[in-house]
Amino acid sequence: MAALGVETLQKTGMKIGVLAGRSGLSVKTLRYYEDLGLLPAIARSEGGYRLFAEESLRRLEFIRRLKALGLSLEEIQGCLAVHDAGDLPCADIQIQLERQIGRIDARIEELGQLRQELQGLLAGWQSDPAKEGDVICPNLRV
Amino acid sequence: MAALGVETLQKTGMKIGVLAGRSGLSVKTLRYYEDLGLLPAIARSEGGYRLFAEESLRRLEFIRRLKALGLSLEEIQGCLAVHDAGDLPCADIQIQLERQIGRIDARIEELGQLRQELQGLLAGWQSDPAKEGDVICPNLRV
DNA sequence: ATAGTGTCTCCAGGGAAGTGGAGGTTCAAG
DNA sequence: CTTGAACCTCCACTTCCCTGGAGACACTAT
Repeated sequence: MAALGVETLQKTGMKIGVLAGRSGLSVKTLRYYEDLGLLPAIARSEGGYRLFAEESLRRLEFIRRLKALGLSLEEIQGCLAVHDAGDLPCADIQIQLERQIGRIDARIEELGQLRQELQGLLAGWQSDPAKEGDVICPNLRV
Repeated sequence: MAALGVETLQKTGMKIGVLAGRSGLSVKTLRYYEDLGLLPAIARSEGGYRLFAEESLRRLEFIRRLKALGLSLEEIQGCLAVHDAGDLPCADIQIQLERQIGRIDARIEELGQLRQELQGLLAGWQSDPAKEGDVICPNLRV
């Protein structure tokens, strides 16, 4: 029974607007992240307001970082789940980042080929050729 | 009055299912294209069925080609509008394709930088480091 | 006449990551 | 006590290119 007072003592928390201000994200986005389970609110106030822990800022920074590296919110959530289970998510993050490099490589490859095709087409382009039969664009022969 | 018979003679046209079969696109897609104004139906039958001209196949091939080059349906529509106005759309297509190369270059550049950052991060990655304070992932220092 | 297919219109959803607004509380200051 | 700001929920909308389904006609073959 002696510990009761201690609990209530630290149970304040940021309201969503404060967290928005400090994190640079919009209130809407924070609610959205909470809905997705990315950013659990520590509690609700009597009036129903979300209360967030200080730790939320670190969490949002983590999310921001991984998002900037091209991970989806779903992938980030997977990493956070590992963290929340008490483990270090480093191994999982590594896997995601490697996967991301793979996707990037594939995409760059695709874009490179497309670029080449476009270049080839434009190389011999005539912007005002003679009309030929039923073709829509003689340059494309289509 | 002498010309009446001639008109009805050639006024048949493909029904949408035939065009779908010959073009390889779905009926749904063709209706969608028609809604967008990309693919005008030549007429409607008595029962209200869309009737398409032979020319539609060339048009769809044109669309397919430009789509494969990365243009949006809206951009393609712009080119088709020029064609439909009686002009050759080559000059407009050229502009779109050049724009598209620009977009691709920008994208490749972005992806390359991202890739480099990811590589750098993973270069010194430790998949199972010691836990440090409140940090979520020591490798990211976040 | 009837079954089966093709077609019609209109409405909804999906994927990604939010944004915008309406309508209704709760809170802090004056 | 009364503003006004902040907060709540719920819904719709954004972009792009379709895809799926329901319910109702139209046509074809038997």
